[in-house]
Amino acid sequence: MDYKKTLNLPTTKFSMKANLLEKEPLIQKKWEKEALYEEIRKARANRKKYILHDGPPYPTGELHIGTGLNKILKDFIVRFFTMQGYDAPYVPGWDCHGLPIEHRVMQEIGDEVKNLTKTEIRKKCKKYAEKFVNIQKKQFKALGVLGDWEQPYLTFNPVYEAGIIEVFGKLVEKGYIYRSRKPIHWCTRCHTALAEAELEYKNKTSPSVYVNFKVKDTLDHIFRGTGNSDVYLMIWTTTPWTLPANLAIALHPEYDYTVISYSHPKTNKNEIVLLADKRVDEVLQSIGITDFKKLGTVQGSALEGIKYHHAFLERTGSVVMANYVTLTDGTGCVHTAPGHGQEDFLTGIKYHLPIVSPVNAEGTFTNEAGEFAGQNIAEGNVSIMNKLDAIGALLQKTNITHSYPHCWRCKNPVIFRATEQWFVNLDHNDLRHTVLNEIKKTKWIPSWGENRMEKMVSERPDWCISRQRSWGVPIPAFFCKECGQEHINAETIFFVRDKFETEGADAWFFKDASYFLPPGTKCEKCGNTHFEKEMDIFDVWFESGSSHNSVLKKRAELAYPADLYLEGTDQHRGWFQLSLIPSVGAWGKAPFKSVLTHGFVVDEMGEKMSKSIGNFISVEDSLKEFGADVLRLWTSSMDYQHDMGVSRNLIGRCSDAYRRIRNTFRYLLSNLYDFNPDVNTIYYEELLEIDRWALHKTQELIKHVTANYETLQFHKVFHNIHNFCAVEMSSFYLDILKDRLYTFAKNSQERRAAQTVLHYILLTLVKLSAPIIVHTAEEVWSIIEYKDEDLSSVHLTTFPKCKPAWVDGSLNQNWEKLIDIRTDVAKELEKMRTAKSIGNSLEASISVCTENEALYQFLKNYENDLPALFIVSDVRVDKNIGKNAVRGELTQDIWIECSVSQHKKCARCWNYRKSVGSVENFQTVCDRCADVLKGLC
RNA sequence: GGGCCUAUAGCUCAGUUGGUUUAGAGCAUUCCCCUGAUAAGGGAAAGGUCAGUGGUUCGAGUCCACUUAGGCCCA
Repeated sequence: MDYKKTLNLPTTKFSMKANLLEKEPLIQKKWEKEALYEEIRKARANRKKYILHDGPPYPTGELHIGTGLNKILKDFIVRFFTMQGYDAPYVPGWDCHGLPIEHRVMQEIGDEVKNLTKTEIRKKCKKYAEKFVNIQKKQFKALGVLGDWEQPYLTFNPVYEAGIIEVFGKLVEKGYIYRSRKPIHWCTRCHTALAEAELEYKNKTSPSVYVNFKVKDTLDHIFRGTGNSDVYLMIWTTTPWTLPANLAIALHPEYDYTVISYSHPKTNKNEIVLLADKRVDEVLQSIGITDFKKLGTVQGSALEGIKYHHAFLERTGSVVMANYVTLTDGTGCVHTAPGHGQEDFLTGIKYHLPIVSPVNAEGTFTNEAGEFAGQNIAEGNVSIMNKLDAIGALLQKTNITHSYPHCWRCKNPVIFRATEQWFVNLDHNDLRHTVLNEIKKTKWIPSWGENRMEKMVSERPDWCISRQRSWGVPIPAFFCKECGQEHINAETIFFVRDKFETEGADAWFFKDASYFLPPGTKCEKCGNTHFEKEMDIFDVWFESGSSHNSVLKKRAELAYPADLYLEGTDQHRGWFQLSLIPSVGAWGKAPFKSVLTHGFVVDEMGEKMSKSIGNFISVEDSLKEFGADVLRLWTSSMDYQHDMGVSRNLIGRCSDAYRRIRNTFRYLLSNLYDFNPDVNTIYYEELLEIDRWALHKTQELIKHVTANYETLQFHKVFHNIHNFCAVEMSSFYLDILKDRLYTFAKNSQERRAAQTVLHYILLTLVKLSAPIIVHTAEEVWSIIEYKDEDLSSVHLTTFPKCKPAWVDGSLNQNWEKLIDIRTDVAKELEKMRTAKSIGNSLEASISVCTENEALYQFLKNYENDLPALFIVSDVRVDKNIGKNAVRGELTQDIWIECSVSQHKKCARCWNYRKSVGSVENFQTVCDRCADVLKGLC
């Protein structure tokens, strides 16, 4: 007879194959239809808030896997706090203005750009940004990220723009904003000032020249023996085009400087030059001078104030002191052009030098450059070198390859050029210290973030917030048409804010200045009433840095400051810092209570990911290949504090882990097909001990998982859940349970006890894993027939709480001992299998022997449970150690003897039992099965 | 060149304030079993100079220094 039909075999419609690519979109559609996000908001109304504020990505191009990973991490947090009962709204955002978009649009337009007005360019930029916001939004949603996708924050929304202006107004009101000529990185192709963040350092080949400047008077009073001879100061530069702006030569006050007599390699004239003593040999050698004489040495500080003639202009320069002068290259005499370098500029301020910058926005020399006017920098480089050569001031001309800043968009080398810019003064009103203080008050995860942040802020220069571009929010300043006086104050700025709030910043580009000025505005200098608008726009960082005002403060569901900002570690200098400064400047406090940073995505070899190397992975591709839940599980599996290795191969490995978890769910579901908890639940006290052990382990799981979510250690959550499924469940509890679930009478207390526990574990596990594998958890939830919470989505439920009554440490200790013995038994069974004595472990009969009285009593207590535990047909506990017994490895007081069972195999439960054949009419089954079968008749 | 960070089996992670004879899990690998979770399930085995070197210590994966490789930020 085929007894298979009499068994309670598992059955479920929860498929083994995930089919994520097909199912996930359907589940997402269901959430959208049922307005899950809104439902959660309703359910959590008036609960304590937890605000994770989204850092806005740029809507350009395809999404990098790192960007997807960032959003997934955010989603884990939002979902966990939601399931802990918090009201955790999540408003995603996009950083829609800025050079990256404008640049791409410009590329698309090509030469036509000359015929377009700013308004027309802005329209195209907006269209571009909107397009990619939609593309990216779709992908974020496809990742299963839950949020207010219907109303994200976009930095070009009028309300957002007004919020930026408001922050600026506050900063102006408090005196943090000033305008000044200052050398800044300038891209001559994009016609814009560039922030540090917009620079890329790459190798560039530049001319390398040594140039002599003649000292005005003799130096006999310093260097005895030079008499009436001319003395030259020798400088080295890689930017000859900046020589027209030379105003000083910087020496280090503490280094030694030497005068050398040599024969000029080209003119053959005898000359005397001055340079740093430690540089003499190398410099003269590279120029090709072997024959020279040292005439004397003094410390740099003795040379301060010496005047010299500019090499080719009618100008007198002077020797200045600077600590940044090094002896690693050059001559120790540093060409100083305050209009063309940051350090030069600071030296210029110190010595009250004018800021000369005879180069216009296109990179062409102005009239200030005399005979070179009209030439561009590249041409200027050549003609200046020719000129120097002609007058005998050029000693050497070679090429050098060095690291040089390039524009991050057009990839061309940038220049340093002094222009009028707007700045945030970090030192006014002690702003820097207030910011540093706020950094101290913030919780940084990992903790070294604080140190890093502090260093950056304490060392950073004033923030240049102006850009000469079209795609952004205009700086609301005015200039008197009559006298040019700048007009900027809180009153006019807030007037502009109100205009922007209703009309958007676009209006600035086609409406007259008078429209944005309160009636009756007069120039404070000349009293004139006609103004023109500033046409510079804000640095995009100022826009995203204002999100605390435009989003956190303006949206009713959010709160300021936020509980958490979460971005990659590059944002320490980026969004974190540039949100902190405006927030502290305008409102006196940090916009966040804590900041979490994650590492970067690298490839399998730990190398940086880039499109050119070919190891780039996009969100779209990985979604298509693996599905969201595998990607999410993979995201959870890594410790995000380090860099994270990504490749198809590595993500693929995670699908194995996914399958294990999925099959555990499947097994739990399939064995509950006939279980109704209202009717069939068995009380805790009446459960078998192993069932209570399983509940104990589940309590531990709840405790650990919750603690690890709370401390944002998702990789530990992953290991908790995965190990629970693989170790405690699949390979132990569930395996042992098969006999009880399949062969016992359907409604027997033993089987119902197992089901009671499985049902509880299923509900627990589906909730604990819901923040990570959002779709799979939902699918499981939809199939669970009897839920403990009558809710349409698992994402509306709350986390299970650990039940102290079910925590039983001493029971667990006993079972740990038993599990060790089980492992030893398994080793013996394996030997029998290798010897081909048995196949299925049920073919074996086991004796566990010990001379240890306490252990003997312990085992004797469990004697009836041991066959099930070992999954063998019968177990005898004995004091006498048989001659074939083998000592246990984990439990050394135990000897194990395996033998092939001498009984017959029960045709129904496959156990080898003495009772097989003993029951009348049921000759091929054991007595236990016979009873069950009788019950079925 | 500077600041910050990282380095434990092929992969993902544990490894408490330095302290137990053989550095732990899980996955992947190899071999075996099962065929009543079946494109599943079970068992066993193998796998590590704890990046390297030097130091502190009775004792170092753990503390210190340097080196190497890599990452982020800056110059």
